[in-house]
Amino acid sequence: MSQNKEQNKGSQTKQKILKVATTLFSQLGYKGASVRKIAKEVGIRESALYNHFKNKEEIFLEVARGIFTSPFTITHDEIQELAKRGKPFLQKFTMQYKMLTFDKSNESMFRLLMIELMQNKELREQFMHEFHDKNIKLLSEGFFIMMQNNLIKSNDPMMIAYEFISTMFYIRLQITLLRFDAKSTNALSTQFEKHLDFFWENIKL
Amino acid sequence: MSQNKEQNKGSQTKQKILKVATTLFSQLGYKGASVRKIAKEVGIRESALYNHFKNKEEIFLEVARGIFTSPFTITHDEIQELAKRGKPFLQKFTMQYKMLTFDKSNESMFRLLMIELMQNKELREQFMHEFHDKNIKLLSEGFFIMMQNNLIKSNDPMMIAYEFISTMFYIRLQITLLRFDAKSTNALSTQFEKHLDFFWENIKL
DNA sequence: ATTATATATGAACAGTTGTTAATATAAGCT
DNA sequence: AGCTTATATTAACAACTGTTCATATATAAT
Repeated sequence: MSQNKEQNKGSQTKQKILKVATTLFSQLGYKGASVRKIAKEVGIRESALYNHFKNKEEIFLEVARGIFTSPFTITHDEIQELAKRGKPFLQKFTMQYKMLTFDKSNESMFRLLMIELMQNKELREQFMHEFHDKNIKLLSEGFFIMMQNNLIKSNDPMMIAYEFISTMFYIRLQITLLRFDAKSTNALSTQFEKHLDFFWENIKL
Repeated sequence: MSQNKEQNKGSQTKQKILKVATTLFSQLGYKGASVRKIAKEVGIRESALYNHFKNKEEIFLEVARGIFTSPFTITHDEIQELAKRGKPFLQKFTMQYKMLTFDKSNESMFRLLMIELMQNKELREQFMHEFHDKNIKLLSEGFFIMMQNNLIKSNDPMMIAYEFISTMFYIRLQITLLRFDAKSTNALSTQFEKHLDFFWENIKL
C-alpha cells in the first residue's frame, strides 16, 4: 500500500526534517536556518526536501504550529475542583508551567517564538491568542471560583490573572536565556514557587 | 580644520547611518537588514558605508549600545526622598517606564532587543545586566526604605522588586507587539496604572 | 517481471549577501 | 596655486540564498 510507505519511511524523513528544522530555527532564526543547513543535518540534499515540503515557508509554518499545541490540559471539571481549594489550583498551574519551561522540546519552541515574534505577524497573533488569552481565561476562571468561595479578596479576576501570568512569563524568559548560554539557573529555579507563595499571600482572604 | 569636517558633514552621514540602521534592524533583524538596504535608505552606495564603519557588525554594535543608554535617571537622593513617601516612588517609576514604552526611539530599541535576544550572546548579557539587574537594584533600594519606614509589609526587597518589574516588562512587550501591527493599545494603556494600584494595595501596611 | 510511485541525487539558475579595489570628487590646509 | 584628506562612486569578487531541473534508485502494486 502506498499509504503504508508514506507512514513508514516517508513520514520518517519528514518527521526528521521537522525535528531538525525546529532546532535550527530556534538557534539561528528563520533567515539563519538555511535550506541547505537543514538538509545537511537531516542527511539529504536540499533538493530532496522539496519532496516533503512545498518550500521553506511551509516547513517553518509546520514547525511554528507545534509551538501552540500545548500539552497543557486542565479540564473544566479539574479547574472547578482545584479552584474550590484555592492555592492547589495555582500550585498545579505553576508546576505545569515550570515543567514546560524546562522541557527541552518546549524550550526550543519558546526560543523560536521569541526570535520570530517581531518578524512574523501570524506568530504575533497566535502568541496573543494561544499564549496569553488562553492562560488568562484559564486562570481567571479559577480566580472567579475562589472569590465565590471567599478564598481570596474580591477583585477583577482577569486583572489578577494578568498579574499572575506576567511574572511567570518573565521567569520563563530569563531561565530560557540562561540555559541558552548553558549558565546555571540555580538562582531562578525556585523563583516560580517564590512567586506562587508571594502571590497567594497577597490575594488570599 | 580636519576635525571640523568630521564633526560636520562626516558625523552627519554617520549619524544618519545609525538612525537608519536602528530602524531597519528593529524591523528586519540583523540578517534581514542588509548593508545595501541600509545604504540605499541613507542615500549612498554600500561601499561608502565602509568609510564610516569597519563592517556590518560594527554598525550593529554601535546601534545596540544605544539600547542600554537609558534616559532613566533617578538620583540616589531622589530615591531616598520618594521612597520615604511610599507609593509616589512606584508612581514615578511606573510613569517613566510607561513613557519609555511609548517613546518611538525606545520602541525601536526594544524591538531590536527582542529580535536579537536569542541570537546575540552579548545582547543577552547586557539585557540581564542593564535591563534587569539595574531595575531590580533601583526598585529594591526603594522597597528597603519603605520597609524601614513601616510603609510596606516586611519581605525580601529584591523579591518584591522582581515581582513588580516582571509585570511591567510583560505589559511593555504586549504593547510593543500591538503597536507593531498598528493595532489599538487602548485596552492596555491603563494596565501600567492598574498594576501599580494592585501591587501597592498588596504590599502596603 | 513490469509498471508506477516515492524519494533520492547532482547540477544549475538567478538573485542576494558582505566586502574590497580602483577611481573620482570635493573640501580644507599650507 | 598645489597637496592632503575625507568621502563618494562604479565594478567586481566569492560565497550563499531558495528553488527547479533532469535523472537515478529503491520500494510497492499489478
